[in-house]
Amino acid sequence: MIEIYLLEQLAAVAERGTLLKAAEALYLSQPALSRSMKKLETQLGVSLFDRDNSKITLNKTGQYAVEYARRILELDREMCEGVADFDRRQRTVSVGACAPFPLGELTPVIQERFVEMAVTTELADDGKLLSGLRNRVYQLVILHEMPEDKALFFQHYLEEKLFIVLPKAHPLSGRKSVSFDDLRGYKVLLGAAIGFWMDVCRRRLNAEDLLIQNSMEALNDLIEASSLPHFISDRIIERGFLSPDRVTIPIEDPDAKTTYYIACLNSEKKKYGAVFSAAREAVLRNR
Amino acid sequence: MIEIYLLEQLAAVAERGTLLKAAEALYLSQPALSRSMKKLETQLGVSLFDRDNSKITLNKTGQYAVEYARRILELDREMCEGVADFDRRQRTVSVGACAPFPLGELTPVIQERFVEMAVTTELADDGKLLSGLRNRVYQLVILHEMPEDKALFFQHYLEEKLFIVLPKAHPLSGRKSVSFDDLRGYKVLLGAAIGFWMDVCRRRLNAEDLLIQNSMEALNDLIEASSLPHFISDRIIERGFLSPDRVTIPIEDPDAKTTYYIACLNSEKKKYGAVFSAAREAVLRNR
DNA sequence: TCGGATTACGTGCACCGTAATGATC
DNA sequence: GATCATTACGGTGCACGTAATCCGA
Repeated sequence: MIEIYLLEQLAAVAERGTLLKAAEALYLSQPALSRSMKKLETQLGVSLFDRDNSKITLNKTGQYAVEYARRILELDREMCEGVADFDRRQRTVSVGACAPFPLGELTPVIQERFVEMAVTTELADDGKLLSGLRNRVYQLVILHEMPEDKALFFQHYLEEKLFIVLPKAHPLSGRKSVSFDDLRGYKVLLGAAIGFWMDVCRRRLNAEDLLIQNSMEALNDLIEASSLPHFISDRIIERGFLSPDRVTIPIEDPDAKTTYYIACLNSEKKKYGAVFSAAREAVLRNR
Repeated sequence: MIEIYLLEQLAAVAERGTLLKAAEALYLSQPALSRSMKKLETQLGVSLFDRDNSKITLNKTGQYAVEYARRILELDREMCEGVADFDRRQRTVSVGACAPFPLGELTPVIQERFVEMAVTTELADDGKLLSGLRNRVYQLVILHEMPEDKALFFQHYLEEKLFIVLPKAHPLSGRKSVSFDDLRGYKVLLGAAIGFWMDVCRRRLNAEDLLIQNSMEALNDLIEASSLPHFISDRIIERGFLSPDRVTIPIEDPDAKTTYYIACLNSEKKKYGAVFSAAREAVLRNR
């Protein structure tokens, strides 16, 4: 068998043209390279170079061998990275979600069950979540629609309902409830990382009225400092996030209410089943 | 970079299940293998085995690594054989022909021009010859029809004409010429290695009348010992192979006369051009 | 007690570098 | 006298083997 180091040296010689240049690149002496190339030739039982006593050049067979060498080296490199990557993936649970709230709820539940593992989380749309699940990019996903794929195991997770927070002086502040159509024409503050809610807002409101903030801090500062409306959900309200000098009004459209589902591959149901039930229990406990 | 010997050892461990068995198979001590596997793990930066203090088993990552190892080893093996094979092909000229006579003529011409190379010859039908030329199985071929492929370079080589040799007592022995139809019903001796002539005989004569001899000696012995008809060609007659106590009669069908062409790839015209003209010259000189 | 893995230690070979030589421009 | 390959010789790292230890059936 031909060892990798010989192939590396061959590839270097092929790339640099001379033993000297290749030796420099490999931090090796010319004699060492010279010997290696000879060794390679004896091991393969062929001559790879035309030797002109002061110049070696790859012959046809040599060029052919270099192609193999490159392929083997590439595969070897790929192995080093691939195995490390695989190992890392073995030790991480990737969770994708269509919205931040249920993701925030689920993460600690997972971390609790898989103490020794890393948990990575990501927001994405339902299409990417589903394909990611199939490609093993995600092990668990949170969707806002029931998946129809028979290869997936899923479970109802929780509901979330959207409210609008208005200053008391706002024209709509007296209403028992409002619709997205009522809100049209009013500027509204919202964060960028709100998952599929962004699609709802874009669909139901005017694009130019959406004051999207990339950072959570900027958003909170603006909410504090301005009298602009912003959204909030029942789940956040339950946590006690209510400002006393504003009114919080439910949004009546069906769009403003959603149901989340947790899903994983059927084949991994056994592994993540405990997470599913623990997640449900956590929801009930936190009420 | 991971060296091949480590991958070989990994593959052996994967195959045999224990270090001990693998070590025996590799003619190596267990400690050596134990160290190698540890080394592999440190080099890859992952653990490949579950160590149960008295038993090691590949973990998921280990199994994944083994897949890579097998692929790399396979490629390495393939290189060893592939390069040697390529080298051999560099040093051989393969000639395919549809008939033995022109092949016998051409071979010495090639050998003369490519002294340091091996010449291998083979009989095959025109279809195989043409595909073999494209696949580099043959460098030169002798056809009995003009090739239409534009990627091929070809040249008229020589003609060959078939005669029938009959004992003087044969009913047809008085004829100036005969046709295949005249010969139908008479047994006839012929060699197996006559290329496309065999197709002609099968097409124009009855299968049960063809007494095909695999060895040239058997054929000659039978010709000597029997009074059965056999074929001969003008080219052989020119060489003086005529038996005094038999009559040699030309076969009048167009099928009994053929024209041979030498062909090679256009891209190798330069390399074999000299062979083409030398072959023609040799034909003229031998008249 | 045996099968199987690991640790400890000494050894030899294979690969390396330095120096010298050869060859070509 | 550059540039580049090869030969000769001496050094060393590292992969190996032997011996000893540990652990579980």
